[in-house]
Amino acid sequence: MAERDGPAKRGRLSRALVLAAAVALVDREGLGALTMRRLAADLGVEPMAIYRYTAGKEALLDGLVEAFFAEVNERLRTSADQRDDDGPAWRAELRRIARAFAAVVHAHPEILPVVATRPLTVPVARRPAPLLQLTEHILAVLGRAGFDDAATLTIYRAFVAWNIGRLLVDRRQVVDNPEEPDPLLRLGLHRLPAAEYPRLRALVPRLAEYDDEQELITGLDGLLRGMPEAPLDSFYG
Amino acid sequence: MAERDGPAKRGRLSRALVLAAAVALVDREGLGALTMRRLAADLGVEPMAIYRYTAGKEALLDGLVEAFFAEVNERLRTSADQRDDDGPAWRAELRRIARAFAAVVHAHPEILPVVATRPLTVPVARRPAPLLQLTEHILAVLGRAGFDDAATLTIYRAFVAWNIGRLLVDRRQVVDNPEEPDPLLRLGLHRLPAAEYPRLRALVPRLAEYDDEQELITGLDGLLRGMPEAPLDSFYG
DNA sequence: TCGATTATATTTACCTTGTATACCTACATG
DNA sequence: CATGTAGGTATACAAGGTAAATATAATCGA
Repeated sequence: MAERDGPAKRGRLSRALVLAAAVALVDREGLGALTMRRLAADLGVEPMAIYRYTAGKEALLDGLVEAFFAEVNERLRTSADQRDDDGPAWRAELRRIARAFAAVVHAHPEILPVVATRPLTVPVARRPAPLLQLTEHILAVLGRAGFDDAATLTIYRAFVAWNIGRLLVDRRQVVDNPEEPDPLLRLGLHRLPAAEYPRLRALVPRLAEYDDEQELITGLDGLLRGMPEAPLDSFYG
Repeated sequence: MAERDGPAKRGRLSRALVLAAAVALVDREGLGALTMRRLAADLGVEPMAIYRYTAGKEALLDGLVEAFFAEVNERLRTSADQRDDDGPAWRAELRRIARAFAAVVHAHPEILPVVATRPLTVPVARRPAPLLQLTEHILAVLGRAGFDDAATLTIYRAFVAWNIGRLLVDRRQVVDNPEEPDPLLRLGLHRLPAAEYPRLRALVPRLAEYDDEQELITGLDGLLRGMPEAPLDSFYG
């Protein structure tokens, strides 16, 4: 099989193609659908062909992360950003990064769990290059703003934590039965004993009524204002 | 096989036993080791026996989450908490919860990825009871503090996001070669081209030198100070 | 007390998935 | 034109999840 499409039998694949197909597959059908066989079929190729471009399934997941951050970087490079000069420049830049990150998550929501959990268990030095580049950029921004090493790292960790946590929380809850007009029933709330969970029952219907970006940025600003001060900030702030 | 241990062949298992064994297994050998067959072996039972207490592998993972939050609740119930009366009571209580959460994560670090990603894709109403109880508790605390519904939910989301993100980030990076005395080599930094990642190279060796709890609590306070004000706060705060 | 019922665990078997290994083949290069 | 090799295929197996049928201990009605 797999005789269609590419005229040549050779050179059909490439790492970029494989990763793109993987991302597309995950976008369309979720992480669960990402199997070597399925991916191969999408590429019009036998399963083992993929192994020439990625060491295995694990490595393929790391490839998703790579593709993800490549897209974040790309977006940062091209986003002429709406003017946003509240506070010092470094904070504006972190906001810009947070927005880019969020935008890519919204473009590929299914990948988020991988992005959130996988890189953190991988030694820094072997994380995908695009992630390293982004990290370098953030550290450089903070360094230029005048923070010393300890402060830079503290802010960096807080920034990453907030973004990841925030985006995980933003994954709106899947709804039991989208058809049901009554929100109580639609959310499956009849299963929540009202006696035990009064506040929850009252609030859940409104849990999804909020502005992601608003809360992302507001929270980020709040968080960062609580961080150590940069020596130069008082002049520019 | 499986003739040892329990004298009776009947009633060896229970949901609690199964979950406890699953948690123990994951603690010892990581999520990857959690297979139905392995878990069955640990329990001295044939694989299919487990299916009477959990609907399948997915449900088993939800069971991990359930066990996790049961432990958080337990800890909250019994922790006579070190005096901690900075700011309003509701903030002190959120700090207490954050600490309990962090403590349980440290007790079961391998479970965190599951806790961080799984509940968020499950409809609220079918999340495990211990998680619902904790949620109810948080919402109640905020309600009693005088926040209206919108503010309560905003603070709730920020609180959850911060905790999850923070704890994910706290998973220290696995080290390439723990034996190596030179930190540069130990972290595999020789693989980081110094020209491209100057700041990263300089800072990575110190990336793990920080106090988790310190940053967790400090950040939380900063974050919450940026949140909407409760009407009554001015009286108590 | 004894047989029927039922809760509990086992047996068997099947399908999906990841991947090792050996192989084939088009192509560039000497 | 021979030939080495990168790129893709064929085959096969082990590990894992789980459906379905089966065996068996515990419980209970008579």
